[in-house]
Amino acid sequence: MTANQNAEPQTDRLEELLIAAAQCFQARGYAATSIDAVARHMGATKGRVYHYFPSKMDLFNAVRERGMQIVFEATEAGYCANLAAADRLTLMALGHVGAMMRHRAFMQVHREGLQMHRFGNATPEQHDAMARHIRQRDAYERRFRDVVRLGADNGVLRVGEPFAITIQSFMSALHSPVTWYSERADDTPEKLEQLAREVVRFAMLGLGVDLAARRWPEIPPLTDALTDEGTP
Amino acid sequence: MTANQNAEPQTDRLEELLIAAAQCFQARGYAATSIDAVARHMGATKGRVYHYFPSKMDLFNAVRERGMQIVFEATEAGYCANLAAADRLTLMALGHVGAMMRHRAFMQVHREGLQMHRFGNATPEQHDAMARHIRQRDAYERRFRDVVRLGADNGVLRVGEPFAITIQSFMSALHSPVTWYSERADDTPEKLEQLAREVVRFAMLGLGVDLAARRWPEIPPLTDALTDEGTP
DNA sequence: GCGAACATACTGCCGGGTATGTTGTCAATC
DNA sequence: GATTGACAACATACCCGGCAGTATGTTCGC
Repeated sequence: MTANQNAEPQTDRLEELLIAAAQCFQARGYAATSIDAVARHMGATKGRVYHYFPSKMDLFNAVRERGMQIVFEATEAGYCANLAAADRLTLMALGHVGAMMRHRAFMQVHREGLQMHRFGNATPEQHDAMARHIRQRDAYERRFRDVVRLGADNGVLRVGEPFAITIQSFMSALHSPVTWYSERADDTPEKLEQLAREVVRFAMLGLGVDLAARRWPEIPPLTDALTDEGTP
Repeated sequence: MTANQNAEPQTDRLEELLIAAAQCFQARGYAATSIDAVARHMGATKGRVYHYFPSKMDLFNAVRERGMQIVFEATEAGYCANLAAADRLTLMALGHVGAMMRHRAFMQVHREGLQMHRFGNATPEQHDAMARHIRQRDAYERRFRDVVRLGADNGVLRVGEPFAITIQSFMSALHSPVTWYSERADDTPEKLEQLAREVVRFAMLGLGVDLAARRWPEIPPLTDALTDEGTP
């Protein structure tokens, strides 16, 4: 009966596992989530989880990495757009906030993962998995940082004295949906977009850009030249 | 030897316990923190912890409640100040951010506590301890909400369409120091104040108030009348 | 000599990890 | 085209360490 549930490519099982893990980790946090709980959430047992991942931490890292991938992809178009700095930043922010709302489980895990490097990570392999992740996070934030810096140099964006603090505050505002957003039955795509726009409006106004009195940018069609230049 | 370490009022032992617990909970999170770890952090053993608190959750709740108390006190002066809405809000924000930086351990625990009501809290007593805490959190945010609303009605503050989202974004920006701030050896009170001011400047600008082009408010001396009116 | 303020010793369970069984599938061989 | 065996994709059973909670000392001050 369970056999030959055909038309399920093998990658989907791993995907299903990642989603289940993300939801469990999000609901209770890493430490409080048992492997059995993740398995039960899929209607399976431990065996299935340990068939794909050698340890709980590896599973967590996979979820975390997926989260990183999601935000990178969500902001890629804005970052690479051939527009003014403020418009690029707006598009990046919209992409980021959209990802926070659409992939909330992954995003919350992603966030917990970053907070996790407090005290000693035992094995060296886990330690440099963490280090790799930190570097990716830095690279991600640097994208925002660079665009903001560009806009500030052009006099379009206003930043404060410890520049890093301005960025942190900005990013924190963009992260906020992971805290309060929860999908309801009545959320249409339009409603969801309105929420995202309000978050972005606030954050951009914090940088001195008044989107209410300005046309919201749209993602320009990418030329072939831009398509090939991703992140090499 | 350990006996008669005189001049230690008994309340200080509990205080010391709360601080140790806050630091441990902050470093590893609730689930990953063992009672033994908290005790070791004080150079004591489990017996001492369980002498003051019947369970781990009760200890956590005490830390959480203390965190709530801290933010309430930190924003009290601004909230009760006899000033315009924008100035009151600025003072509240400064107080809030200051608390985030000076009592980071308590604040992070406080935040984890709020996120914790995801799935079932077993005992009914714990459930309504949680409910009480949620109500306090709501009361706290309502203070900000009310002042922002007041300023918006006066046309001094600018808010967006789902008003709740504007508030959430604003609060999220004010919370951000718990993520990035960590006390260094070289942080003078002045430097710390500069950081706080930058966070508040960004957040207030998000509400349309340009503090760079405006005099920062100062806490007016409280009259006797105001002193008595706290939160009855 | 009684109780507060702890420390020490012990129990029971939960959960990460492992070792081993079971089932379906596919490929090669006859 | 039936047989076999090898392997993927799990499930089951078990082991054991860590930790919440408890029960029982121990010491000091009054």
